[in-house]
Amino acid sequence: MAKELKELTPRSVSYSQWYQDLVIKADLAENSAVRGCMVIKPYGYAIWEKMQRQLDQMFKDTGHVNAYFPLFIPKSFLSREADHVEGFAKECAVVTHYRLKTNPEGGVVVDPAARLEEELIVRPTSETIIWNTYKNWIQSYRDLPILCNQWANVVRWEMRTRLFLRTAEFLWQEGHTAHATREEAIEEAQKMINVYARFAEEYMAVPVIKGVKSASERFAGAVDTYTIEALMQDGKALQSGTSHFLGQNFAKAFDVTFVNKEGVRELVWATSWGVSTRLMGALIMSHSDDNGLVLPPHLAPYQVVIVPIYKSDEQLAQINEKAGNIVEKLKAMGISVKYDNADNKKPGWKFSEYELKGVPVRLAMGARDLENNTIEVARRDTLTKETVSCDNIELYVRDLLEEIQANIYKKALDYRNSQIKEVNSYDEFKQRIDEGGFFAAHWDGTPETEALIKEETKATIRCIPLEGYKESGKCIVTGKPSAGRVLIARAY
RNA sequence: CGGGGUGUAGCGCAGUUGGCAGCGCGCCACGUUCGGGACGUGGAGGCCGGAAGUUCGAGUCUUCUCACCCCGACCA
Repeated sequence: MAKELKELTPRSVSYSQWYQDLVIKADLAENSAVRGCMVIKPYGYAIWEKMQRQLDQMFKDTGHVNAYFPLFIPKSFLSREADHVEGFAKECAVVTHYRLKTNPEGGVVVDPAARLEEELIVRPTSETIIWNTYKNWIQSYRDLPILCNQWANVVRWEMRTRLFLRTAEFLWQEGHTAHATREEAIEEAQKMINVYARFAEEYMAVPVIKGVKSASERFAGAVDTYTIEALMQDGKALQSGTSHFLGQNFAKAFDVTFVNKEGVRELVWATSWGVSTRLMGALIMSHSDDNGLVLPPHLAPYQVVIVPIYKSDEQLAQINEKAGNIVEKLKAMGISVKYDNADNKKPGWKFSEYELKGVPVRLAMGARDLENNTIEVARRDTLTKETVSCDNIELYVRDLLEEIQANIYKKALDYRNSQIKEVNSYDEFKQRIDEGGFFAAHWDGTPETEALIKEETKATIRCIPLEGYKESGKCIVTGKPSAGRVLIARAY
């Protein structure tokens, strides 16, 4: 009965069921009493906090500061930018009243007398409220650039939700910057997509492709949307972060101008960029297996867990002392470690549990090890075990963590690279789309062709890659000239 | 918004032609165990999603409702 207790649906049976099972069983999140909204549980939140801490540092290292803007946006703000309202109007939560009253028949009802003069929208994103604010902050070129980020929750009333991948409320950060020149704003948008790509690859161990979105996949209100696209184990793409060059669209909508060095009034240039708790989904789906979560050491809440194996209190006391020593040494090196000597669970149970939770390195110490001055080291990524000396174990573990980090990245990268397929005809593309993966193909650049591909294959142009694929050719659908290949895939 | 499903113990579920509301896990107590999810004995735990109806009698039948989940169209 041992392994069945995990009750994880194998990936081969149903990838989406596996994902759901894993999120629940690994204690990352659960569905809440509110439709489409999740509860992020402590273990899942610990991973998010690690992501946040690292990203926040990277934002600060690139000159940004944090601020906070309101949850509510006056309805009129949203309609100032035509494309923007078009993009978000269908999925907004609207606040219409500000008071309840007790119901004579029990409970409470909305007080009809307390209707708001102007409805408030729960932010689906904050461009409008922020640019309305920036108007007051900017008069001169000396006030620029403004490089603000905020960590916040936003609400998009999605019809169908999936834990972390798409929830009605989600956590994210949104950077909103204001610049004096077009060039500077474009540079900022590109800088931030590079920050995201570096974070994904170095911390999440998720390889991503940087690119530009086609017009129809672009953020509502943007001139250009830069994206990082990751590939999940089932061959579907996941947009993992976006950075937008907004041009002067929001400056126009909110009348944000500055006086330049020559004394001439100009519209301000803008960017916005964000990543969300969706990254959790990317992290989970990129590395995990049928035994549970596999976490990259750089983001694992516990990088190491130590499990004592003992038959008597006396033995436990000896192990406690020796393991305690190792814990101190690991902590001194900045490694997060959990020593689990809880006596209400057996070692086998703990092994299975930490495997499910993706702890990168597990150390086990028992009577044999006490005698031999050894310890058993098990790595989550390969599920291999070996017994090593306790001498300098902390150095061994430190190196092993880096090796695991590199290994899971390489594994994900090899897989991703194996799933990029060049296709040169629409027939070939249609035949192979069910295989999954990225298809590198020529496209004539028109929305009509893009819409046709989506209609007929449910695949979308994920991005026009920033690097590589620049040779010219002929569109696989229309045969018209194309300047370079784009990546097409089915996506989450 | 279309299609499918599920609501019974903390969780996962069973409950036959309508007749004492059950099983597994978990939980509590005690003991034996402990190198890959241990076992024994005892124990606690329920408005059967909600409302109305049929009936001597409803978890079960009828009607109405509410909620959630899954698959599609829309999206980070």
